[in-house]
Amino acid sequence: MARRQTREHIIAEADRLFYESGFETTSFADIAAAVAITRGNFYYHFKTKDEILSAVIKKRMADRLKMLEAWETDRTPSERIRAFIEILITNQTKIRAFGCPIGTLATELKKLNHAARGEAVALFDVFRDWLGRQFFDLGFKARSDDLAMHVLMRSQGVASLATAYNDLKFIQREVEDLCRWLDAEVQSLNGK
Amino acid sequence: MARRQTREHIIAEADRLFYESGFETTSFADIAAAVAITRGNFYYHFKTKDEILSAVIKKRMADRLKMLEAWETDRTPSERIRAFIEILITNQTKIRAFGCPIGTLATELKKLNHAARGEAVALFDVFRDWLGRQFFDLGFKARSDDLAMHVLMRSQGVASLATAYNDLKFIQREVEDLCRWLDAEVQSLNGK
DNA sequence: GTCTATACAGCGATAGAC
DNA sequence: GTCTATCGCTGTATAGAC
Repeated sequence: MARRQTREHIIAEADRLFYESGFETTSFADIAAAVAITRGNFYYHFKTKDEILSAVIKKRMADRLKMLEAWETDRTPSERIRAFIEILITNQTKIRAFGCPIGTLATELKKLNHAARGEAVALFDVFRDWLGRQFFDLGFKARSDDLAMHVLMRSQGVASLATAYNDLKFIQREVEDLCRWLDAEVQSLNGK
Repeated sequence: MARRQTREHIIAEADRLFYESGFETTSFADIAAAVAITRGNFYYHFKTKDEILSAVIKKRMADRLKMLEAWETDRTPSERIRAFIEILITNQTKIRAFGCPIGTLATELKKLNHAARGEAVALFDVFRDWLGRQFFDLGFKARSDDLAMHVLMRSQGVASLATAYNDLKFIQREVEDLCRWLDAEVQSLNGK
């Protein structure tokens, strides 16, 4: 297989395994088995485990930016925020099983005191900045970052409890509640 | 040292290390070093790592129940809920460094597919049931569990982002917002 | 670019002396 | 009740054949 393909295959499987089992738990052998190559070959592509981690974080960042970019056309800012909230529904099966890929990684790296913990937070920033821009465009000039953090906070909270209780109805209820909150905020802004 | 004392010392140090570094990362050697005993002696008290985990979860459960019981005297239900919300302020230093002890453990055990993952969720149930009882006593008969889950969800979300961003102002802002939400809910109930 | 072989540290766990 | 010694396994990582 070509160098590029094998490398991307490794990153994709590592991404999945880090999400489903955690970064520390996942061994080189696990990833090599998933890619169906030997451990020896593995080291041709990545010298250390931290190198794979960095590559996985970079891939996650690129994936999210691509998703957000796809929402830029034919959508109003509040429709975009709603699309973000509804990720909780779209990805509910995986979230109930493994939580939020970004939140759980950031927490794990923080506890490990891992050098890449800052890169994991940069993943949060992708959504924080994007959400902040949507709120800004809606007219919440001064409060745009606070509101972005609030939406991010609630999606993290829903993911956390959805994982613990594996409860779809809970997710649906909280998504509806968050959308109602959004409508009320927008209305109270325009009512002024 | 007496058997009982050493055992409780081990549980206390394991509790701290599991919280600060995670369950999997913490080795027998780490705990033994913290307690200042040898690994060999360690096994006199606990035969397997899962035994320590169970003991730690039991201790956490007892600690939380004791805290909630102390709030039972001289407090109205809404004052009790407020006391729960303000844990985020009281424990802000540790939460910013390591997240919520219950949420992060539940998430980790779920990813490890660990046999004790259900016991970790039982820790959530302590707060869920207790919050539900407070809301029920306030008069939210049918919605009491939903509201308990909502408060739990938001405290999880705040803890998650507070850990990522190490941001005290964010915690204070969201605690105030959650208290305002509580007041509004109580008022709209009594207004009916 | 992929493989085998191997080094070495640390893990959970056990046996037995004191 | 605490210790030393040791086992078997798995982890990351390296060297070198093909």
